[in-house]
Amino acid sequence: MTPTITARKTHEEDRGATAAALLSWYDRHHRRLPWRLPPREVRNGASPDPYRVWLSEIMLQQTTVSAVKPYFERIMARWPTVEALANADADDVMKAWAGLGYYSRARNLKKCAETVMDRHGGAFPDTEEELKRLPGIGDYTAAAIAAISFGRPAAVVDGNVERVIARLHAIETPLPAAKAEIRHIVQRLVPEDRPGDFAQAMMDLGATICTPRSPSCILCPVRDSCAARALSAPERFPVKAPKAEKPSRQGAAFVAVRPDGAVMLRRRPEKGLLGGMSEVPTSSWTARRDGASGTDAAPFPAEWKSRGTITHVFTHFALTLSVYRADVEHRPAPAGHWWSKPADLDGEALPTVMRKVIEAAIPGATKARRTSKK
DNA sequence: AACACGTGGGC
DNA sequence: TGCCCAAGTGT
Repeated sequence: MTPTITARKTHEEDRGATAAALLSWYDRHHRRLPWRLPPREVRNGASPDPYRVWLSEIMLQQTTVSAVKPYFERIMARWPTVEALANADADDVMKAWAGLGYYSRARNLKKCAETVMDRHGGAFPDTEEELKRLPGIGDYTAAAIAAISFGRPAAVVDGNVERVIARLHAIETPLPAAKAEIRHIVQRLVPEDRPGDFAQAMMDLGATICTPRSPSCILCPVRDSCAARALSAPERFPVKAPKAEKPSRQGAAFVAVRPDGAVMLRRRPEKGLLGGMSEVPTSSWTARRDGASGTDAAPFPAEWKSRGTITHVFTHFALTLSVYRADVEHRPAPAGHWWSKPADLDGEALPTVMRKVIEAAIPGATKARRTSKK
């Protein structure tokens, strides 16, 4: 037996052992989640409904499981099928998504459902390539749906998988440059028989054991083949590129209140930050030092009273808004605006930053949409 | 390739 | 408190 053959065989056995250890761990320790089918059922030939898988994967993009759960339940209950969602009112979808963040996901969700109905006869395509052509579905989501719902041996790489692989191989290349290398490693690891369970096993491992800080290596099913553990430095991986500085912006927000408590709202443009969501009138949000606060930008002349400031941190900048309130008589809303009565306010497509503004102006006006942490 | 795009929780 | 992070995608 030549050294070459010996090395190759050992290598393949290692790979198989890694996947097997992970799947065995997953059988015992998998998380039970509303959108998931238990591994045993999957092996008995059941496959999770692609609609549920797709909806959950879109919601889970950059979003925690605990935040997603209640939204997933509500949206599934209201629109149980792609067809129902395709026929939904787009604004109702935005309202249902309000508070979850990354609102382009909600816009694309609706478009994607329509495309599945119009161009795929109401059935999600079953290949990565076709899935990726749908709005809102990128590399990760296409691979996840293909693997989980259709049993395809796709390389599912999310933040969890990146961390697990970077540690397993002690990859020194910083993210995101290391992505291609990680994807290749995962592709070689995927077992033909249980690709969906394998993907979810990797993600569960990353979420519960191989965590960003203080990983529980002692409980890890693949600790013996982990290079980062051998280095006694699991937390050093993945190496990440330094992040850009976060600038500040400021502006003014105007809460007009009628005698019946109704608040004047308007719709933001479809594209860009908080696209398609609702808001109270505001000035433009500009870099600090140019005096964007003050009532110059008020929607109409009135006795605008200061209600202090709120701050809200977005992904790429921190916003400070000076909040003003004016109590006004009944009057028609300006073009493009409407009055929202207290009973309707909670149902509006208001992003969290706007709920903060309204709360500052009218304490108790908005019911917290907090998802109970669990 | 780099940046825009939300929010809330953990430490 | 402030920073990091969470099942990424579109441009």
